[in-house]
Amino acid sequence: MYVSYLLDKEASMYPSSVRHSGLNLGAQNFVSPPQYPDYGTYHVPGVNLDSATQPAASWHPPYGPPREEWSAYAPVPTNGAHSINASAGTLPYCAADYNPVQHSGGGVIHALNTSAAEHQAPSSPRRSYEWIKKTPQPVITGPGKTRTKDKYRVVYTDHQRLELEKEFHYSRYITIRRKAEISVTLGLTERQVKIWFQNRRAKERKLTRKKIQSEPCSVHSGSDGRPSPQPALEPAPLPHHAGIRCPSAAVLSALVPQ
DNA sequence: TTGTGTTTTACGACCTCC
DNA sequence: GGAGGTCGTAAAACACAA
Repeated sequence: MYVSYLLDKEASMYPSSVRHSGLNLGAQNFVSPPQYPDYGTYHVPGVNLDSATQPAASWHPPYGPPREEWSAYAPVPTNGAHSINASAGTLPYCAADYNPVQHSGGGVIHALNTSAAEHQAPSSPRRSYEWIKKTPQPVITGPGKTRTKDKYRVVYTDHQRLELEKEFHYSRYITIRRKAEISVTLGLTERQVKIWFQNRRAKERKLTRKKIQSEPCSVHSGSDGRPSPQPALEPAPLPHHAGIRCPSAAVLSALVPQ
């Protein structure tokens, strides 16, 4: 389901051929949903969630279903040894090496080896091997390197974006732990992952504002005259899991559309 | 081919929290 | 003080109409 969610969503988000709207990101490219045991230990200051965990359950529309549904796209890899072509280097990977404890949320692990193959079957002949050129390299802004002089912006691969989207879909705030894992498996720096999430949240807020503007009627009345449930346009409850700082109440109040 | 608008990375400023 | 949050913005990458 989630892939279709992404494709539906990303069809507009990544409509270009570079973004491979026709890319074969089919079910076979995705793996079992991560278990995310670390997400079960969210901490909400002032609220004891130790007894009432709300990991994926806290995720509600419009952000779609939790990751459990990704299992539909998660066949077990059949070949034992994989090479994690995470764009920024090849990391040898063997299924036997995979440690579910180490990679507690490792939804990205298995799929990595598929990225190259995905991109090798471009729907658009004119970009047959563009994925090679678009291999993301960590931006090293050394001394004297300016934004205008040198290429300072890399384009993430579809696979990287998809995995980041999946992670974002699960939780809009990434834990330090998951950030470290993802940065390794996707060949990005932790800073890049962090900034990607920041930008992604900004994008979502922007879309939310757009939505609200296009739906000026704040009270949706049903046929019985009672207000119908509001679509959850406002940000989902902030996860206060360990390692994540959340904006203050003042900041949040400014974020929530009036 | 080119001009234009949109999206995507990346950063700086500023703020809050620990 | 450091880390990470938002906001605003720069600039590359891209789509698409003319």
